[in-house]
Amino acid sequence: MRMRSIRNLETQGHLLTSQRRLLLSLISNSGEHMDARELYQRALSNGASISMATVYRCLHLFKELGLVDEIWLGQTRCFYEIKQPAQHQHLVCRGCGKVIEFESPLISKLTNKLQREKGFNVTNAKLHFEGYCQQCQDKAN
Amino acid sequence: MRMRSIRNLETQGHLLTSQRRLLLSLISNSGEHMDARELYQRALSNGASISMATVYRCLHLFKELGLVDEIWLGQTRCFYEIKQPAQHQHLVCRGCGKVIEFESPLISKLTNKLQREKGFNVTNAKLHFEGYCQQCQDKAN
DNA sequence: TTAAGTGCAAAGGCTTTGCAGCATA
DNA sequence: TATGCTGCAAAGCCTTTGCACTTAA
Repeated sequence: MRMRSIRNLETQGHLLTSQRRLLLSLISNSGEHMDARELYQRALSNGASISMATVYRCLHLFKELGLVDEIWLGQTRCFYEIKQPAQHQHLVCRGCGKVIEFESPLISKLTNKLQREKGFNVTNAKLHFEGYCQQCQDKAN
Repeated sequence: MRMRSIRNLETQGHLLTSQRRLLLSLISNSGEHMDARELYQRALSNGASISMATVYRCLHLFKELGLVDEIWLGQTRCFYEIKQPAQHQHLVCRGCGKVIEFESPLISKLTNKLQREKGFNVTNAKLHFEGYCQQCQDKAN
C-alpha cells in the first residue's frame, strides 16, 4: 500500500516527481529530524538530481498539503517530519544535540483549558524542552 | 532602584552605553514582543544613534548574560523579552497575530516527570500554541 | 501533449564581522 | 586614558524567484 502522503499528492493535482518521492521517503524513513540542507545532501548522496530550490519548494508544498510538520527548535534550525496522527513533543539536549520525542496527555488537558477559559481555539501545540540528557549529565560529573 | 538587568551589565565588566540602556528599556517597557528590526526602528524613532549591528550585538550579549529571553514563534520571527522569574508560555493567534501569554502549573509537573522518568534535566521549557482567538473566531462566523 | 515541476543563477532578507573611530568608567 | 563599544560596509547564510528547459500523466 502506498504512503498516505503520496496518495495525497496525487489526489490534489500535483505531480509525483522523483524528487518529491525521494524527499518524502527521506523525511519519513529517517529517525532524525532534518533541515532543508540535510535533506538536500542526503538526496544528493542517494544519487538524485535535485537542487536546494526544489527542496524548499517541495517542503513548502508538503507543509501546505499537511504532509509534513515544520518544527522550530531553539536557535535557527527548522526541521521537518512526516505529520503524525499522535501529537508528540520535543526534548532537545543542549549537550549533544540529540532530539528525544515524547508524548503527554497534559498537552490536550491544557488545550481544553485554554478553549474553555480564554475561548482560544488551539490548532497546533508545540512543546519544546531544552536541557541535558542523562548521558551528558553523567559525562559532566 | 536600578533595573536588575542594568546592575547585571555593570557588575560583569560591560559598559552601560546609551544604546544598551535604551534597548533594555524598550524590551522591558513594551508589552509586545519585538524582533531585532522592530527594536532598531523604535530605537531610531526615539532619536537614538544606533545600527542594526549594535542591536544584534546587544541582543546576543543580553541573552548570554541571561537578561533577555529569545522566543521563536512559528515561522521565522524571533522575539525578545526581559527574562521573567515566572515561566510563562505563548499563545499565538493565526488570525490577527496577537500573542497572548499564559502560565500553567502543568509545565513544571511535566518537567519533573521528565526528570524522574527519563533522567532528562530540563533547563528551559517553551510551550507554543497556535490557533484562533475568540475575536477572530467571531469574525469568521 | 501540456500543465506542472525542475535547475540555475540572481536577488532578497536577516545576521555576522573587520576595522577604524568613539565613548564609558 | 584604556578598554570596550559602535557604525559602516562588506560578507555570509539561508531562502525565494524568474526564466528556460524537462517531465509526469
